[in-house]
Amino acid sequence: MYRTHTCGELRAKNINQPVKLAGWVQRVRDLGAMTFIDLRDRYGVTQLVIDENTSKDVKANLEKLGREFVIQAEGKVRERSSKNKNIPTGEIEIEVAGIKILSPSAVPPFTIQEDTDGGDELRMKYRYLDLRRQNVRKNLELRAKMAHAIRTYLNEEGFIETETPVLIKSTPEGARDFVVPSRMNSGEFFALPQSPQVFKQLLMVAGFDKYFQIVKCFRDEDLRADRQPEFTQIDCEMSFVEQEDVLNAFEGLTKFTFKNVLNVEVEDFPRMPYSEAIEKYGSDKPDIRFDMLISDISETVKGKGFNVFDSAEYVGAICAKGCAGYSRKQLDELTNWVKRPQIGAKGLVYVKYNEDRSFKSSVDKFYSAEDLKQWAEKLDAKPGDLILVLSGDKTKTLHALGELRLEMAKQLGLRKQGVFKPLWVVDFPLLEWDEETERFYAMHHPFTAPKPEDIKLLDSNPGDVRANAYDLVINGVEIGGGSVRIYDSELQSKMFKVLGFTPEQAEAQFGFLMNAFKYGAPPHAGIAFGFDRFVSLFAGLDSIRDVIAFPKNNAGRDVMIDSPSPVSEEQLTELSLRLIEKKK
RNA sequence: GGUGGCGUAGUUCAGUUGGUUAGAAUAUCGGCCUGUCACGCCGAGGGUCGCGAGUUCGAGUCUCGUCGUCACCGCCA
Repeated sequence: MYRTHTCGELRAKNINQPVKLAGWVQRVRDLGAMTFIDLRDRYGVTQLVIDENTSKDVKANLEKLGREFVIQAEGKVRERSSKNKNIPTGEIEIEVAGIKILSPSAVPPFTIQEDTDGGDELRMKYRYLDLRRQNVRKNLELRAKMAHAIRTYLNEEGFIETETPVLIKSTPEGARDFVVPSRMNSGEFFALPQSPQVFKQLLMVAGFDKYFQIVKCFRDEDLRADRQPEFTQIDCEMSFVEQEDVLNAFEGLTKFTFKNVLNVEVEDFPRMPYSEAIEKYGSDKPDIRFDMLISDISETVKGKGFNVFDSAEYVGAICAKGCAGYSRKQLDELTNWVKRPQIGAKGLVYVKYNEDRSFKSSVDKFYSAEDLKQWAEKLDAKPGDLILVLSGDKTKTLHALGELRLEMAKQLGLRKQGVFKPLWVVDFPLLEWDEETERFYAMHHPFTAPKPEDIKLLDSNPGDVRANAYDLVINGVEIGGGSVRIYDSELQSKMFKVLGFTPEQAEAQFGFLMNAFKYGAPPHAGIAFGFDRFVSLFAGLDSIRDVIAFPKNNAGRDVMIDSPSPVSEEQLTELSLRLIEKKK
């Protein structure tokens, strides 16, 4: 037996017990005649003491010890003469009778402690060392705890956990596929699933009724802090349900997870139509921890001779509470901030509603105090507030206002950690027009059902058709999304037609699904949560990398194992592949 | 595909208008130290300033290219 206890469990009640511990050397404090060693494992740190009473053999071993050596120590638990109140094992220490080096360690490239000196790049390369750090491991423990809670809930609700294939078929819709060549079928390829979408629908046709899976999905697109090429979804599908049934089931799951893992009670989730989210928050994933809603003030501001507003399609504003005291410099910085290419506003108009009820704006030349008072009323601004106005193309301006709203909230400390405000965004548009290819694309995916009352618009105004599609948004993060599916092969054919598929193309790509629908498909609907984002939200982190044991970097590389990497000529030949030089 | 930040000791960083031998902290190694727990004190070693080209009498510093990395835009049903 390597150990009788872990390094985190011994307490005063264990005093005088003989124990055996194993772990990593966190630090050696050599005081001359006596030496302290902090021994660390997953569970904590326990102090070992070597002093005048310790045998010579042990002392000889001591000289070889360095940080991160794996050792085994035998001895007796004793009370410390000077206790450490900062750690759970701080009342006791181990009077060492024997030390065995199980495995020596090279000097680690960074210190294994909470406030490590290692940068991101280095820690990623030595991820197995970074994972020894308590704060990193803690994130993965949270992840495991959440997965467990989710499985518990869904099992109790009668969902069947079912695995679906990873080697599937490439389809033209949606994200780029990761592609896998087939040796046995020369010249043909599998694709890795972007999600198990069609399989879960086939499981519904198979009568599984309630399916779920915590499953890896793959998308070959450029990455972000919250996007990895392989990521994990909590994937679900249900039969004989309407949208409300799915929302209620997964609102329940979300509340259960909050309660079980964080012991947080969240209120019932409001439902907000997509159109309202865009108009009031400038985003399809609004952060509703705070208000600062966007107001359309186009009608209020036009016709006073200010050409910028008069010629704009849309003029919108937000009201930043208590910011009337912003300095010229701060306002200039905000102006530059909205003019950055990523935001893309042309400029920023401000109105200070001063404490003495007077107004000071960047457009005083065009608007009287009476005019500005009207703006203030429209925005429900009070003395001391600052009104920020953007104008231009409606879609772009709303987006910019949405970003400005988040930035102001950040400056004002309104995006509070530990406060969770989930909501359902519903009634998404079914289709999205793409300027480049001049065709409609499914906003969610091609199996999403239109709202029954909007089906008649499919031919005349496809862009106005709303879908029975929904997103779960928490604190401005899209946690999950799903839809009611089409289960009628005729409506499905119609969808493919609107999306520009010929019947032959539709048959080749999705024939198996439409075929399946011919044999009695139940009405069904589903949803998928981005598990990595869900965990990072719980952990209070912006990057999902910190909740993944072995993540990829910004460029989609694993810097630890150095992948992707070239393969041999032999492998290529076996797969009937030849490489072509990439043009510079 | 695009925009921007960063790249200097094992590590995290500083390095002035371009100017003598590139610094600090920490880590490492050696010495001293009987109650430390970020131990303390003394000392030592440690640098292709990412790489390449250019400007200059002179480049860590300026310019261009390139590689790496991070953030964002496009993209991600």
